[in-house]
Amino acid sequence: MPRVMPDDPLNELPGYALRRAANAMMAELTARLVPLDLRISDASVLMLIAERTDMTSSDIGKVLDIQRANMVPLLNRLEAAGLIARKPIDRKSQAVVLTPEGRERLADTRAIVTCFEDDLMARIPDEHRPHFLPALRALVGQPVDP
Amino acid sequence: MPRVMPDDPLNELPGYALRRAANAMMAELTARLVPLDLRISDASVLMLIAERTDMTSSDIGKVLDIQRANMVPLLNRLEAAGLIARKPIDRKSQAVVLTPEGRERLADTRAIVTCFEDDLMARIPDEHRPHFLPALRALVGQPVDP
DNA sequence: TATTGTTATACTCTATAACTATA
DNA sequence: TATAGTTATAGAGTATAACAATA
Repeated sequence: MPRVMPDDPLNELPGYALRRAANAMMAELTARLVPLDLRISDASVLMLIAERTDMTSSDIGKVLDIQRANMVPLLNRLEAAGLIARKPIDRKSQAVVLTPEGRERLADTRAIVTCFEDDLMARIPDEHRPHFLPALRALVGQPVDP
Repeated sequence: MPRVMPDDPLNELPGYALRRAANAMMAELTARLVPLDLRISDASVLMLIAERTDMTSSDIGKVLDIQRANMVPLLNRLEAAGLIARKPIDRKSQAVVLTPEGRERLADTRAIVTCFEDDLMARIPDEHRPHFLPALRALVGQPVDP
């Protein structure tokens, strides 16, 4: 993680600054989640299934942009940790649900994430702050094609 | 029966939106650099050493936030591709310099990167655009500590 | 036919520890 | 002593192909 940033001529490039900012912030969040023994993707899944019921593994992957195949080890870890359970919807699909222990861990997760988000926004000067999320959402909204 | 796919409730979180935006944009840039047979890190190195003379491998790593150890295969690839050469500074350090072929590839790289950056900024609505780079730089400037 | 869950695999990026040769 | 370059390695994240069972 960058503690100091030497003067970098590439810093005028928004795309480069975007990458650096995201890397720095995600490293920071990753570190803050270590005490909960959760990765960022784990936390995302817990927070998502808490607000959307009857989400299957495929559903979660579509929303969070995680490949179906990569959901398997992720959910297996959360299940092994006792945080989620699989509840059959039909003979093909399973809903991913929080266990009581998962709900407790979610509360801690939310506290950490909220604090992280607040700290992140606090680092942005007042006049730029309200424009940050709208700008990011404009980027994710549609792909940039040549 | 198809279940409905709700919007992502995590999109209200700036940190999450930052991660999604960076992932999407970096995937886009990666794809655009494929014709040049360069990765984003490769392009960054070429652009950096073009503006800073006598950069050692360690210097480049410090500026671009790449571990010393990870610079080795990166520079080896660029050298094998004939784009850079190593020029001894003393018996311990080597400057990384562009070859003539490297300078040609750099020109193509700059064209692609400039187009990419323009397209990226164009996706952001006018009223938010001037705030984007300053916000990002505020995030990279100092670490967010609890 | 299309989708779900899964296995296997591979490639990239990143992080750390340790070694050597030299400053 | 500290730094430059390197080797080896391991952990993540990500991507694709393929398969069986079911919708």
